Amino acid sequence: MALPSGPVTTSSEAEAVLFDLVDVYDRAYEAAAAELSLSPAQACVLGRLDERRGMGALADELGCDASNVTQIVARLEALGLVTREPNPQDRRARLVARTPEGDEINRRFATAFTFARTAVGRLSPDEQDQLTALLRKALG
Amino acid sequence: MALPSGPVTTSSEAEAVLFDLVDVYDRAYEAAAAELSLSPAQACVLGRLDERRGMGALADELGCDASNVTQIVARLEALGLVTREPNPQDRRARLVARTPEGDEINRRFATAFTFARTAVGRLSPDEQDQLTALLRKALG
DNA sequence: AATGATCCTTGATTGACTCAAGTAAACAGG
DNA sequence: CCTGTTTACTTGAGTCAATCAAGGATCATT
Repeated sequence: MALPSGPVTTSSEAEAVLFDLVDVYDRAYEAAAAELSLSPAQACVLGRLDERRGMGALADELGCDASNVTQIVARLEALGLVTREPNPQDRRARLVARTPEGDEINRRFATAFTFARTAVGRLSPDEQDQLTALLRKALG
Repeated sequence: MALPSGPVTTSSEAEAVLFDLVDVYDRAYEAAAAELSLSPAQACVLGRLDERRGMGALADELGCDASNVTQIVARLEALGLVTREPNPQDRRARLVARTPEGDEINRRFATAFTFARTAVGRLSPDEQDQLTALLRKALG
């Protein structure tokens, strides 16, 4: 998403700040991906391949259609960032894994996406704990 | 974006909760839009038309290309949710405004998008202030 | 008037996303 | 074993968001 999620008129300040946070986070994520010529979706999938896994597992985790994953992985494969190996245990299934190039790009993405790190870093350890607790509570 | 923004391996718990928040927020926004058969982008634009404004102003605010706004507004217009009136002061420009139907849909969207409201509502007023202060500090 | 900037649209392209179908292999039950 | 069903994934068609390049119209300046 490039366009921001909100605001419908926010009633409280906390809501407004929440919206700001989401907006800035999303934009930073997108920008970091763009630095590596990846789409956000590609960066997302690449980041979830610390261990090799099947297409279905990815789709479940991402909460999207399997055919969507097929496409994104196909593009990552074309870029040489992942491989789709046959699964010896189940010949219907494919195991997706990052290539060394994929590892490198993923590492660089993690470096480029500084937003969360920076934001949290502006807080003292105590404040970080408070924030964690508050957000956990807010998330229900 | 339907796919989540993250996680690249999060180093701190605060970062992980931040990611969760963004993910849940984005999904809730998308779901609320979907309830009204709107795309997130359409809901976003509709929500920013409390006052009529020009296409360029929208594009600036949304941080995207003017031609992107043209498309989204065209679809909203086709749905009867906005109008594109000529600007009497400047005949190059168009003034986009919500129709009464647009107002109604926007109101319903605001009702359907409960996430931020609910999340903040789980906190006491004091906690809401703390959260606001912490997020402001984290945003820098 | 002529020039140049501004506002917006059009057209072309890419990618994400979804749904409906389809293939192939695993996995029953008889 | 077959046979029918489920599972894992791919393909194809279609929509929408997004960006870029190019163009038309209007404004603004000189």
